[in-house]
Amino acid sequence: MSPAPAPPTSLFWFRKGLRLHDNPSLWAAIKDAHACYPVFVLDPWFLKPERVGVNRINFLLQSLADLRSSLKARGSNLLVLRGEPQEVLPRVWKEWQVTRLCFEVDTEEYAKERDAKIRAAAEEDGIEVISCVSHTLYNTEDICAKNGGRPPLSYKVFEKAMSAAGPPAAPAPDLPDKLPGHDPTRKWAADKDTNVPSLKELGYDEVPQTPFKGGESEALARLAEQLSDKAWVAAFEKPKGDPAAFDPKPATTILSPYLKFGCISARLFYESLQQVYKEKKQHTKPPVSLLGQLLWREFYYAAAAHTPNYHQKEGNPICKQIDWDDNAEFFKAWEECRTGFPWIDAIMAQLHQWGWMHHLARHCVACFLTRGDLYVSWEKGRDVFDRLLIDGDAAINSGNWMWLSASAFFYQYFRVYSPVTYGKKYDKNGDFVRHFLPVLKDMPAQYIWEPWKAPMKVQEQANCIIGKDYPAPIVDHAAVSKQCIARMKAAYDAEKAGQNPSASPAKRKKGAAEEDTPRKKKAAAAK
DNA sequence: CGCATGTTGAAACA
DNA sequence: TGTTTCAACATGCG
Repeated sequence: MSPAPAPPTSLFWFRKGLRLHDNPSLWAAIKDAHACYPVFVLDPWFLKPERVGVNRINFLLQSLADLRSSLKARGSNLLVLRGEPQEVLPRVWKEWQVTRLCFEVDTEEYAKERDAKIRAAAEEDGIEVISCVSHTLYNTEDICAKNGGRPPLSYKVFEKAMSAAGPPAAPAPDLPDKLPGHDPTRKWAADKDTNVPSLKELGYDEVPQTPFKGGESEALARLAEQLSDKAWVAAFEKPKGDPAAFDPKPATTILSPYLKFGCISARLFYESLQQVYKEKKQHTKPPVSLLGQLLWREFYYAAAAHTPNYHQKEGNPICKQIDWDDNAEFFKAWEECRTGFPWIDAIMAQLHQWGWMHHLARHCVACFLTRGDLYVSWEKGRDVFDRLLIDGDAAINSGNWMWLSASAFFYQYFRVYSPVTYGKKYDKNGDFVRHFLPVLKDMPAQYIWEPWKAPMKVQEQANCIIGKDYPAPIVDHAAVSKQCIARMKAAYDAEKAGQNPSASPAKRKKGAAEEDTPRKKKAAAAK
């Protein structure tokens, strides 16, 4: 036997997973370690104002600051390095004589490529690499394996794969109070500046307006607070939530941005929910329950990680090839809260200001931009959400956009959200609109959902002339939604025909000879 | 093949 | 408040 190896010097690379709790990769880094260097790399690939809005960047910086102070409290530190990971990491691992590199598994496209390169370079330098799954409840590969090697494309199938995979792993135990520090013979930093940067340093001039603050401490407090109302947790049903609720608080937990950055662990959330459900025997169930929301996240992560070209229409096997219009004016109006529909524009204003909207509100604006009214590609809307949302998460965002545009997962394209009545149903008085579109604050409730119908005298009294202070509607919803549905039908038919013309001749024959549709038969039978 | 189902529609009815 | 219909889809199961 060879003599016992020298205790390792570890480099721990934070990316997502900006937390100390439930962090198995960090456990691997500190195990028997002589020294451990936790770093975060400010990758210029991400950090561009045109790619990431100020609210999310600010959320990230707050999360880093919180992480840094938690690490310091345990005798460690967080070194925030500047540059491309492929360049920065090898430099510091040489400088610090690192023998072990640890990071959390990330299934995003860019991350997979980046991590493969880093892993190869590290192994080339004789460094041991350890990478654990802790961003999701499951390893997405396990879910696919339980579904014959393919990602589940419906919730039912996903549920089956999940139950075949068994319950998710328990959260990793809490870390020791004292973590290995730096090598005592050398300084913490190889770089001069390892502080959390300011927004200005990253090129952001805007002031973040989101009311939500990043960080693990904030996340744990929010989780505890949200789950303390056990009756509310047990009764939670997403489709029944109020998308217009915002004061004093929205209808959901707002844990999504914390899950996105890994400030909160999905497994801790899962475990905490199970505790509430154990106590409250009568509770809602997935997919609509609070637990269901967490499972949808897994659903999209599995689909994204194992579908080629998932983030685009072209070459994406699960995405319907729909002939979207390239209408730059419509798209700009939608993005800039100028559609003339207060419900749509107020939601988009909330996106700009808060970086967050209720899930159902996202449905409304996504449907409006794509199959409902403007017939603009979901990819365009996805990019806007991706930039502005504080919880912008690639897998979930693209997935939901495909869902809402009836490009994948969901196909009932004739179910179109009304940009007038949908919001009114929840917010009779229009308080949501008044708050996010102050130009309409004095518009009477009778007209606030359709201000173009207000008589000129009312517009004058409200200090809001339609067409001058606030735009007239850019489309006639009743007319364009009909056209959109017809185009969707044509796109579906074209796809069906192109896909496999001889797939089922019997079906084809029957369709041609249609006298009464199955639905009519059913209705007749019911009578 | 036939049928039920699909996290979250709207409008027109009763 | 619930049911039916509307431009009626896709998918999975037996």
